[in-house]
Amino acid sequence: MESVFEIIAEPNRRAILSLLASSQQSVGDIERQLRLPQPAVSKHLRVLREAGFVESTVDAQRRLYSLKPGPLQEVDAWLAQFRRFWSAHVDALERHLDRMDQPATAKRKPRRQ
Amino acid sequence: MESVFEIIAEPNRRAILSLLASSQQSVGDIERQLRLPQPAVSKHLRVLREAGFVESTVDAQRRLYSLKPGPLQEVDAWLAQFRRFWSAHVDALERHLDRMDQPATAKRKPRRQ
DNA sequence: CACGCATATACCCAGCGGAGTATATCAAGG
DNA sequence: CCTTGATATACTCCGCTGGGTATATGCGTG
Repeated sequence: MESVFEIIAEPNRRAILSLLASSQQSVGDIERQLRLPQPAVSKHLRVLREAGFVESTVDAQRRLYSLKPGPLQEVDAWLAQFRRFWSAHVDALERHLDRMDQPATAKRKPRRQ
Repeated sequence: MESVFEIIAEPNRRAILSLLASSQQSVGDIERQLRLPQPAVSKHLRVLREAGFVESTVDAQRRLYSLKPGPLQEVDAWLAQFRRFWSAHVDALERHLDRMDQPATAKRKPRRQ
């Protein structure tokens, strides 16, 4: 379970990360939204925490989990070697992703090599 | 093995993709560069091919494998939801580092929310 | 201080995936 | 055709990981 790729291979863990992308959540919140048994949630969170994907702050009996950017950036960095390749093949989708990538107010500016 | 994430979770498959990012390769080429038994290479290539990561063209007895962009773009698209997040947190990281820079300025009380 | 809620941990079990080995396919060339 | 080289497939085995269940820990409250 060393690599970040193995960690995001698990669908429930990806779901947890997506939940946390909007805002921080307690274990109970995640448990309810994903309809996953609480020990499973805790176990996934432990994996994510130890890999640096998330961190927790204590709020009385609850633990609030929030995202940490590092490991996901690592994935992004690995993907970089392929961007050149696929932009040569499918320009339209690339532009599409760029648009989703940027807030509406941002001006168009090449962000990838 | 449905999802693209499970497929790139395997280190040797990522290595194969990286090799193909530079140029197309035969099975034997990959086998030699990765020092992996040939059946293992063929099996990984089969997985990658069926998931649309690669395609093969016939060159006499050899099969030349080359990259296809689709699935990797899918990963990129999933990552998109976090880009906004981690660029926003560069600031937080800087503030954090700034604090750690300063020589022990008394103990910090735990923050409340 | 005892109880209850929120979370973490321990343990077992079943399924899957990757390596290894052996074998099949198929093309080129003598 | 028969052989050799290149690749694919079949099959077994083993380890790891995720879910389920039970239990521990920890904190706030009456």
